[in-house]
Amino acid sequence: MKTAAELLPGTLDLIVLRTLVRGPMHGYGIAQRVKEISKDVLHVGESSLYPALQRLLLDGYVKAEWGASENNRRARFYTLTAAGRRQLASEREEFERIVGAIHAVLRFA
Amino acid sequence: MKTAAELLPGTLDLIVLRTLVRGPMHGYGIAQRVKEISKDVLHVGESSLYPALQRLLLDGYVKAEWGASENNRRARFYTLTAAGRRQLASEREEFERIVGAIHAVLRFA
DNA sequence: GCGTTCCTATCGATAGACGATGGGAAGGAT
DNA sequence: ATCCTTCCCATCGTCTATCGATAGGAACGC
Repeated sequence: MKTAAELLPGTLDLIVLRTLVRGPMHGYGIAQRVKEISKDVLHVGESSLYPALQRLLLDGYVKAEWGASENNRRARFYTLTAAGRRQLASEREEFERIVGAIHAVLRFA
Repeated sequence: MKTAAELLPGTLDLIVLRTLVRGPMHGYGIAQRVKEISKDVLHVGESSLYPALQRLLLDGYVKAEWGASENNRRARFYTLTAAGRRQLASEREEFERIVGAIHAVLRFA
């Protein structure tokens, strides 16, 4: 089973960013949600996710604060920043551009 | 400018395989063709392409033989094998599966 | 002869994802 | 009380693939 970004690295940030549009979430929740929405096709492993979140923090695309989860566990909630939204739009566009180009090749090459 | 597989590694083999469906081509030609068909969005660098071709050779997905190019240069022509066609079908399917899942996330997440 | 296009190929550095691993707290079951 | 499962965070080392730089040679037009 290919895990999400094993086939398409570089899309992890995009996916994480997009997932946060609905509101703040903790890492574990992000992983669950992606798995659910993609109907088990995309698996965001924790060892891929946390480094990605660190990256996004460093780049200022998300901010984080500690709190309590729905299940009353200690959890770190990540929130999209304004810069994060811009980055999301940009990455999304780029993604479609590339995928479109690949589809063109798959059709006509 | 993001180059093709810089955003989407793992797709290089797929692209190369697909390009060879039309018939045998040499490496340089493959690079040109992809660039052309993708309207300059996908750049298959030579330092990415030749290793990829070596991989495909080793895996038996293509075979190669030396010959003369259209311009009368010494060139190595790569041809898709039966296994290569199967691999292409498989990779294509997988690609669509993943892209579909990502699109689902981009819509609903 | 000289530059340009064509064509092949390798090397070292880099980046990103993954599996394995470790830890800890909450809550229910026995 | 203790155990087990689920939840939640995080890092480390490995691995794989791409990339930029680099190298070289043959054909052709000028």
